[in-house]
Amino acid sequence: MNLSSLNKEQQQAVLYNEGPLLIIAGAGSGKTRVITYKVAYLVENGVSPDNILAITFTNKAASEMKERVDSLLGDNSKKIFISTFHKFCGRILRIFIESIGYNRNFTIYDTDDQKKILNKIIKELGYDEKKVKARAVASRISFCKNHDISIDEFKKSAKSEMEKIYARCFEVYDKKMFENNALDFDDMLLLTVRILKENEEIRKKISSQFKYILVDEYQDTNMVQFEIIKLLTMDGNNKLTVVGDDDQSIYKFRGADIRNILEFENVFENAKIIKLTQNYRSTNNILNVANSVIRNNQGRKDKKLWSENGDGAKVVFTEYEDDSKEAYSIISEIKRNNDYKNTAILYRTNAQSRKFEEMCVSFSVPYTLVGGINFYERREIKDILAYMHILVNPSDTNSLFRIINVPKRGIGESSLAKILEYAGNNNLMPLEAVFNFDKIDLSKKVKENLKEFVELIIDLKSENELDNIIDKLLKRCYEEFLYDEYGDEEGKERLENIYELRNKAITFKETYPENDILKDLASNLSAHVILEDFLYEIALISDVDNINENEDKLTLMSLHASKGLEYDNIYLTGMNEGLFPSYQSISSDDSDSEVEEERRLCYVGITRAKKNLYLSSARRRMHNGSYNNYLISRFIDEIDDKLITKNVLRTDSNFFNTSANDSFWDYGVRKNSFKSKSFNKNKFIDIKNDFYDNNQKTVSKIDLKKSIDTYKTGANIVKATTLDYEVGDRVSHIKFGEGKVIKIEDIGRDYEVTVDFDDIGSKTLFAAFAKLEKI
DNA sequence: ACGTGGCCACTTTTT
DNA sequence: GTGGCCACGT
Repeated sequence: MNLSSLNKEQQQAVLYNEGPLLIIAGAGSGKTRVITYKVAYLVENGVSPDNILAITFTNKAASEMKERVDSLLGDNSKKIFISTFHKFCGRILRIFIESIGYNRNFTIYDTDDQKKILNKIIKELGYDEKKVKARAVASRISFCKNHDISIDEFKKSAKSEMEKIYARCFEVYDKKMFENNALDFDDMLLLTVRILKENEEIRKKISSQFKYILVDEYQDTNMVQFEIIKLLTMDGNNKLTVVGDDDQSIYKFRGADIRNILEFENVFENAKIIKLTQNYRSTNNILNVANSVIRNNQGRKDKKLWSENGDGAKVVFTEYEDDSKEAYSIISEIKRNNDYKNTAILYRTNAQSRKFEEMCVSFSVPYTLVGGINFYERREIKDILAYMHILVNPSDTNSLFRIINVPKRGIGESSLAKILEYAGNNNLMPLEAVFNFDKIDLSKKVKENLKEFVELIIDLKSENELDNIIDKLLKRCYEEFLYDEYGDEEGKERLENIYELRNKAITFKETYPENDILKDLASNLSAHVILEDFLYEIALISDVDNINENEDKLTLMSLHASKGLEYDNIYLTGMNEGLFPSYQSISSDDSDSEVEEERRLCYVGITRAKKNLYLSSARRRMHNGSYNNYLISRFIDEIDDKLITKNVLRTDSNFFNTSANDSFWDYGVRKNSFKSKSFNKNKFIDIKNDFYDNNQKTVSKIDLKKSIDTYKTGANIVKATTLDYEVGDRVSHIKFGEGKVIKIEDIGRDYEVTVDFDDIGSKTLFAAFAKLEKI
């Protein structure tokens, strides 16, 4: 294998084979390249592909790695087990979970299902739902599971009344999950540890299968994942390589423990550490900005990224008056530059995507939204999946209750109670009780409907092809239900979603069975094995998995989702105190360390950019229907002024409060921040450069087009009566540098100016936006 | 049983 | 601005 395309450190990382290896890989330092080469190198030097386990953070990263290994090795790559932690654990559980008393056909519950169950529990236990929040309980449960704290331990440590309530909910929750034969995401990891711990034979089997283990994004592993790695490598016969960057640890809220990477060398004896600091992704201007932000963090492994890519364009920061202008300006610029595929807009919270989406629609800019409402969280999709779940897991009462009355079968609370009572008295699962509807005291109509339901389930169960199950379900009742429920337009839309699911099912069927060494270890899988595997696949799909970089579309996503990705042009938006860093982090008891996590997130965002980085903030932002004021993010202040072009609003303009009552959102949340003056509506319309009028506090979806027209025709952009440059003049632009005007066209609301820039060539700009200056 | 209107809380980040 | 939940009417 030719390693000459790798630098010295990268080569060293590929070749090192003595013991545990930690590769500290800065952003863009080619770590995926190193892992891929390492895997390929191992295989070329006689390691059997099915002895290699590579763990990535997302399915997308896994399939990318598969592709790259494939291009180096060809068919040999198929046998390498490349997957996410959860998928890997899913596989193990699928085969070995019966050793700890669960059924092999378990269902994976997502956060939504989890919340539903918890709300039910809170009600059942007689607590006030307003005081005991399902969210809070869920996060406490997750915390315990991620830190390997058992219910008993939690109970003992619970001091306050609230803690005791949480503990009680936790207990009932786990019992319910067990009854449903269901696991949540955290269970998947935790139960894997349990199996490995309690069953030496199984542990040995798996650990001797995977002689080489590679873990990517190691900085975001939690304690339980760490435990899994340790259990699999404790015999000393396994070669472990982990790759990570402590500066990119951004999942503490999910239990990720940065100490896993910081203390790697203490835990794994004789560990070797190799640092990769040469960056191949970004320009030096971008890297310097990244470095100047991240150096404000304490307790990190010191390193400084550098590159040979030249300085490149200067990083630009722009402050806008409000979030609408931020979105308008950015989307119109993206439209002009017409390079959607290589451009991404990043933000701290998913709620911020909305404004950008609306602008994209208005400007006809094609976009992909990552995250937010997941495809698989849509109601119709969840319904179809619930039907599929009860086919393979009859204990899955949560899914049964979801669809027993969808479509409407006249089965309400009282009928359900009777069914449950019957089930309890006869020691049956609720689904079994439904099958015995004839023996239950129910009205004639309900019995008839249940008969139909039972026949439907039996019919679906007899069907082996994934797509046929969906087709049958649609035909027998669900399609009609969609149109009845949502009307022609929305019904069709939702039906389309189901067809998309059907397509995924077909693709899954066609690529099945994939080579899977763990499956070989299994002896007798059930008849519905494809359906089961399909459902596991779907449960573990994440948002970023759906990004398709071949489409010429602008990408909108949260900073978290952007990890591991790269784009030529990055718009890092919403750089405001209280938003980024978040209010929660600033006001937390542990503010210092939480702000450090936010700073790492900022670092991740900055280092996504290859060529151009645009940072932006807004003075006023819409929050829950009213405006709040914000200060510029501290992260902007941390950037060395020499590294960045700042376009900041005049400090005296436009700083007032439109919110009726003071909430924490009202002051830009930097400590000791000022309180803003109260808002005077009449004053509002006097302000130029604003496209709201006094009757229109917010821009609704419907009014948006009109607003933009108003905006274009004069409420905001002021078309110059004359331009102070003409064709042939030399002009300068804040971002593109100097160039020569080659064309000026009057398009009514503004002038379109074409400039041949010295550095980047010809570009057409709106005069009112470009603010060109004659030199 | 089921639809509807009004009230409320809500926004970090995700496998 | 929005979705979830409750009370009430059919």
